Amino acid sequence: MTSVNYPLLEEFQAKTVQEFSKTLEMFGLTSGDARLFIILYIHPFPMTLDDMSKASGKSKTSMSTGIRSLLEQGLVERVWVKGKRKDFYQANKNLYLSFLSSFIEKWIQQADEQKDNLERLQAEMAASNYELVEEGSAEEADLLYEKAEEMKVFHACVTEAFTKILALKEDEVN
Amino acid sequence: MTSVNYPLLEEFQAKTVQEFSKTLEMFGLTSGDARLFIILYIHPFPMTLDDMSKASGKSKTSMSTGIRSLLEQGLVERVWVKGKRKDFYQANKNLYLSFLSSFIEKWIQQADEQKDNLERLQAEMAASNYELVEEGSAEEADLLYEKAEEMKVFHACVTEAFTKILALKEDEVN
DNA sequence: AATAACGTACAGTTTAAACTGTACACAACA
DNA sequence: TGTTGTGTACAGTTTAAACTGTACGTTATT
Repeated sequence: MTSVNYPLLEEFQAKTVQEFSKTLEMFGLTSGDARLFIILYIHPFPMTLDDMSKASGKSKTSMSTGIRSLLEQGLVERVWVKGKRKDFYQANKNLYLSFLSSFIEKWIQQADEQKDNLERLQAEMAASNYELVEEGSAEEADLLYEKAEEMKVFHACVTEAFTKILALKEDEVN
Repeated sequence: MTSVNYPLLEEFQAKTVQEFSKTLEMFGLTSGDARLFIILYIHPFPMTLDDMSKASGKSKTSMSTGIRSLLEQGLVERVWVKGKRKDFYQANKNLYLSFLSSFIEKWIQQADEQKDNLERLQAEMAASNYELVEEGSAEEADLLYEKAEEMKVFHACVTEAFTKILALKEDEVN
């Protein structure tokens, strides 16, 4: 364990966590998740919930929920250590690839989901055409319909650009 | 003005705002900013603070701070309407370009700023080398130093990928 | 010059997110 | 089978963000 007492080292570690977190927050991580990831990232070997709790000064419950969140985002992995009962976790080594793919994955999932919602909304509007005319808002409703169309194009553009980036980088690795 | 009373249209507008906002939040906008942007985006012509306040059901003060935030991010522009005293605002038409460049701009600025901070931190660590050895944490401090280096690489990678995307799309426009 | 209209600072409030501690379910070990 | 160790659900609390209303400075209009 790294635990004894290294005040100077710990000061530098704290500054590092503080600093790195800002970057990760740009990728949509909450401040808490970002901090937790960094703690794992700068630690030389896998940590348990208790280790993290101690290192972050937060409760073990926080670590549990935080780790789950990071796992779901594919930024952290569980590791088995023989002879130990506790779960160990470590941060993915390749920041670029894991953050980029995590981010892009989230985007695409969100875009897919929204595409359905938008089309459902458009269908609803089309179905209500008669009532909209009655109401005298048909013209503006058409504009709104068109906006949904624009939004779908937006999704397509972003998705295309993102997957292009990802493909580019995965090639580079090979 | 669009204001009279179009309950059905307004219902669709509300749903649209609700739905679109999610997408914008993926680009780091707060829920409030996202909603405000969408309100402007789906409105057929420029709006005043009072218009927005009415459309969103939020206070005028909220609109004022929200609009300022959107202006700073380059997502919205102020428009002059002759004969009117109030300020008018409209959303940038090209979602893709404005959000992408806003996002990337923010990223690059953040990365630049952090590069300085990291180098300052590294310098500090180098300067404290002797004390770190004394403390017995020199080895782990070296690892930490190395992490800062990795983070700088990460910044460089992301910045490169982002600017590439932006360039790609700006070409496409021409 | 006086009045009215407009946008924003600021202090206070509300709302939502993050965090904690206890209590419990489950698995490992004896 | 009982006992201890481990992760997580849940309710309650703390902390931070979003929002509001009043009050004020500024600019346009008369």
